[in-house]
Amino acid sequence: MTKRSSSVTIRDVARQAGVSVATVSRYINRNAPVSTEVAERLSQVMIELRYVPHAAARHLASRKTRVIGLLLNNLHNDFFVPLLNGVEAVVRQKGYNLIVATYHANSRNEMPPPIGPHNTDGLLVFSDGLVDEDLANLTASGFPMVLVHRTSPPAINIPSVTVENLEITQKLVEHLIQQHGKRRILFLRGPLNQEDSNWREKGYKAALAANNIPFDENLVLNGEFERDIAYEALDHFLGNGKRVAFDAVFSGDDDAAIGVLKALHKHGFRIPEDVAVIGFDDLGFAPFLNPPLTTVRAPTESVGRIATERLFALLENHPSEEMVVLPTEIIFRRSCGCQA
Amino acid sequence: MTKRSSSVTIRDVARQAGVSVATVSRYINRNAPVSTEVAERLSQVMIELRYVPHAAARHLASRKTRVIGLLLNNLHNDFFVPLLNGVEAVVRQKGYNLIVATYHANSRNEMPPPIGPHNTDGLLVFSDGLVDEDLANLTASGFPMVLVHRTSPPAINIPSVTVENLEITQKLVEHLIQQHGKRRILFLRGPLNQEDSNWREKGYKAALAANNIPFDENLVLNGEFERDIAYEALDHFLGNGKRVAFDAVFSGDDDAAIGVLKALHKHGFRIPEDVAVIGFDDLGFAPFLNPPLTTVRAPTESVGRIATERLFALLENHPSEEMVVLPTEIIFRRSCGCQA
DNA sequence: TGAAATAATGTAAACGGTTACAGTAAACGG
DNA sequence: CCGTTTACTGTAACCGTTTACATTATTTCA
Repeated sequence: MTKRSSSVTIRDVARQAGVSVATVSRYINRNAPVSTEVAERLSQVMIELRYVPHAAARHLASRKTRVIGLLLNNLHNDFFVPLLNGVEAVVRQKGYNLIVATYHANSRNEMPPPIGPHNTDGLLVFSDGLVDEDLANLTASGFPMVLVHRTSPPAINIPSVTVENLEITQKLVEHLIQQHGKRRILFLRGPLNQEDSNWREKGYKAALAANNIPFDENLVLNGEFERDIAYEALDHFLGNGKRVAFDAVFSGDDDAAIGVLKALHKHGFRIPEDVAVIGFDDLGFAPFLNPPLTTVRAPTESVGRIATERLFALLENHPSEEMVVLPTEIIFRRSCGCQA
Repeated sequence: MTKRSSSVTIRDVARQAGVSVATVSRYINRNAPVSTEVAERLSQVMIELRYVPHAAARHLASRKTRVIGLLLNNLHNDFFVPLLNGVEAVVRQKGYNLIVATYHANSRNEMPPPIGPHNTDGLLVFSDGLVDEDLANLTASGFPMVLVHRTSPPAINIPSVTVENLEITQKLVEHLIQQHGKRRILFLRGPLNQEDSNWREKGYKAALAANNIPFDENLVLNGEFERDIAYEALDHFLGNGKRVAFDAVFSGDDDAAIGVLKALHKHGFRIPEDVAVIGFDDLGFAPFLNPPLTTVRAPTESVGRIATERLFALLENHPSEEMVVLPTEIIFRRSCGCQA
């Protein structure tokens, strides 16, 4: 009754049911036939004894953890809610567990990654904390990984799932230029070594170039795809005496857009009359911001789901497509100046 | 080189360094003195061999997983981002890992909880999937748990961390009544067996009672603290021919408030002129909704942090306060009719 | 009908660590 | 100066499973 549940072992079950531990194990894992009478008896006994297999022991013996890991830089973005949802749904359906851990490039000096082959069967890697060399080593050792919002280094082919950033960003910024006559567009870029961030920066520059607008690096701030950092950056920019003129802001992503709105409000800009604002991700709140946010709809939950499915395919030794780029679409709302 | 990294064992390290496995283990765990020369040699060898201790083996031998679990009903709410942040920060700082799993009351028939004594050292329980009896059994077996946004069943004393719901909700609803003259206030309640939800409902009713407004159950809908469900519920309510008159909506939480705004927009209501709206949580986007959302600021990240700290206190056998209720405060913005 | 396949089960050796126990050498204390 | 502590190390049992191998009884099939 008050006995520690963890102290009921497979041996107790075996003894109680009058069979060997091997038979119990086979019944549990259904990996070898067991007579129906024994099966029934075991099912009974296991309930009676409240037997739960000890995970670590299974892992050690079977070399499988039944855990997959999701490695993020941090959790400072509402973007991770749909991502987690997609991942968790698949993981649960497969009867696995999910470890969520954060680790970023700067963590590398201080400690090894918190998750890897020693405690998971495979990894979804969003984080930049695992550099190309790490990925190469892990891949060489046969460790299954899928990259998320990040693509494989050349030479090794790690499957990846991400979304289309470049073209859509160019289109979106060109919309600002061509439809709304904006020419001084502030860009809050994301983390430096994040691919989404880099593509969006390329898309931004491509739009300028295609419209003969010179790139002005004074118009680029570090938003880090984080609401608070974006706010600080823009607030500081706006409080600065030698303020550069601008007529629009591409905030990098929707979460940063909130910081952008906050800073613009504080400094008395009207949106979109004085300054147009655009985001990226189309998070749930985007349609209800003031004004409703023009942004790019990214299928983030699908990214999570598909990436996880691919990871399981790898675990089951099915080959997996190397690179999946999910389509994105622009959602026009009022913050860019449209009436929609 | 291409050798599976997992195949480097403590024995390889021991051999290479010319010591016994016991010494290596002691060095790794720093739980017994090791001579400085040996320590240096080991540190060298471990890097050279890229040795990483096999988690399952440690767990099995030490009876500690160095993993804690967070059990949620689901991940359908931006509320979980700050919560996860608080939890993850403490877990990481302690050198533990975090398993995030979902399990709810209806899951009980289909399967046992995905996390528990068999694969974690302790649990943060937000989910209602573990009923009082489960909690009692686990506690009896000495398994450390901390309840989050949920309080302990009587008789057993499980530490809990939650926020003040009742008084603040009553105050908030009374604000609607007394300052803005609202008397027909729609309430989107959360999940039936969720304590926040129940307290908020009590607070709502208390406010009505204190102001001599009869409770009308036609004004209570199920929002489930979920944006999409709240939207559907309200949309259906508004589309219904025999629509009941109302002049305000308490959406239960901020996430549901988004669904509420969506439904109200769709049906052409002006906020707050036609219908006032209030939320709960003060999620990051709340100040930038249209209109800015009057809501209750809940220290969700602190809840996560404190709950996790208490769980670690339990793991380290320090007694922990039984119940922590963090204070909340009303943030007045425009959606209730204030000009703030 | 006899050989070979299959079903059902058991025995015991891993899996890779931790730790109780034991032992040796050096330092300490009176 | 000798008994006692302390610092450091090693041996081997043990943690709770899985699984290779072995065994017996039953089918299958040419």
